[in-house]
Amino acid sequence: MDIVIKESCRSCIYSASLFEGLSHDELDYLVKYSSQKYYRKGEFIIKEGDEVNTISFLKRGLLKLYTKNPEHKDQIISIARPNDCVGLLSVFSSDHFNYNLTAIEDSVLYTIELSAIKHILFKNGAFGLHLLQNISRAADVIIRKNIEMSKKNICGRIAFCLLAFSENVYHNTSFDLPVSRKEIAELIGMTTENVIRVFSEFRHDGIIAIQNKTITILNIERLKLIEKNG
Amino acid sequence: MDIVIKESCRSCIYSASLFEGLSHDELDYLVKYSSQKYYRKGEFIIKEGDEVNTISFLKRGLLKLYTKNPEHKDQIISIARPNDCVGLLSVFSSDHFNYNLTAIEDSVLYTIELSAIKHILFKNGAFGLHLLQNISRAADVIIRKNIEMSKKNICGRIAFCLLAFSENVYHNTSFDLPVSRKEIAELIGMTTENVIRVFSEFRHDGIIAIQNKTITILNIERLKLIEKNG
DNA sequence: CGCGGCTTTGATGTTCATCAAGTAAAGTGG
DNA sequence: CCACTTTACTTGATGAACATCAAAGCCGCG
Repeated sequence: MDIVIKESCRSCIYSASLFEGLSHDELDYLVKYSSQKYYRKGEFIIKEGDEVNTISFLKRGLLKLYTKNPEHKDQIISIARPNDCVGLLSVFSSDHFNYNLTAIEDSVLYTIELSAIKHILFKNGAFGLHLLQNISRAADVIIRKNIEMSKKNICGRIAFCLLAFSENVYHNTSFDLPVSRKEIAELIGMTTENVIRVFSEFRHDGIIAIQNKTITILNIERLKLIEKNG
Repeated sequence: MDIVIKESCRSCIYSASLFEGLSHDELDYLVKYSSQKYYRKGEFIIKEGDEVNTISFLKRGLLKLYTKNPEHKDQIISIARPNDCVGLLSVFSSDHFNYNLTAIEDSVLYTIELSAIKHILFKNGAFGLHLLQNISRAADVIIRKNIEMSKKNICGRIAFCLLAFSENVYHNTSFDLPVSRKEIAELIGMTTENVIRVFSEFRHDGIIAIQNKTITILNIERLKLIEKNG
């Protein structure tokens, strides 16, 4: 069984864009220090303050990256999709994670010892550049998303969310929301009540259909218009 | 004169924390590909879309990093202080800058050819790690500031700004605002009118004194309270 | 001088948070 | 399996925070 998992890790690391350009020896070295972990929906993966000694990337599933504030209110920073490197930001900036990471769907993570990554990094400058590019891009995406969001009103933000799930995550106009209304509120920085109100409004206007957690986008053009103007 | 500038670059690069741990040979190599530039208040340094082929850091002055949106409204992402590396995010994530950079005070920048940085990076893995840490931290600071800001109301945001200028930039309770009211609005994501209203409110409450661009913080405890609770 | 941009204040309106209250769903212990 | 508790979802009413619009004074600049 262990061998099967290692084989799976191997093919995963071999195919990961992050490790493009590494030699077979280097890749095999990384495989030696990597493992595969399964998480159930709702399970904690990383808690704020945890020590940073691995680098992970998501093979299957969906994760939320978020901070907790004094009054029990979470703030979701980003949602990680398959093939995303997770916690890439904290990895090099601090000894301890600044964020929480929780599975919002059953997920599979590949985890590589940070020491092994650093070992390769010291020997291979091109790999350093590659890591730099990945981290810069990941940060860019988060910062850009924040800027985009802060310009939109609540309708625009929800349209943005729905389109992101539909187009970037599920590749389908109909999908099961992996998050609660409350979590959507935490993601877009509004209250749960208003998220629900806008959902209802979109439903009344025939833009989406809602059946519990299942959302179907009926009028994608209008939704895109709302995202753009809102 | 050229030699004087090069000498100045030299001491600057030698003392920059970003280049800690490099050998004298490596440092001298960087100096060879570096130059010093002066910018007057209001001058453009980088425009969105410019090609990325240098890495710069601020020796003296103050810069604003911002995006432009369709309707002429700018959004300030961060303000760079002396010793900050500027545009560190775009440098590795893209061939072209995603942001604009303008001097908001007379400024001096040291600029190093990106090719020279990469040359060192390929040979020295420890330098790669160092760069990774710097970029991660820079991104962390911006993301964290965004999160902090989004939780605050307008009074809290302005208190935050005033305290940041006082404590982190000018190290004095009295200072000349380097930015217009409009730019503060762009920085905190509110309207110019409301920024002015809060300034007036703070003045009426004896928290600050205003004389054109000169701000004096009279009651720092209350300002800190407003920043915390607002 | 006059124009445009920055600053200031007031009046008005919109957007969104908060509070309240009720229904539905999901987990918990006997 | 059922009563019980908790959590998620939904809608309405109210109020606070903030944007928008309008008008006027100020300042620098061609």
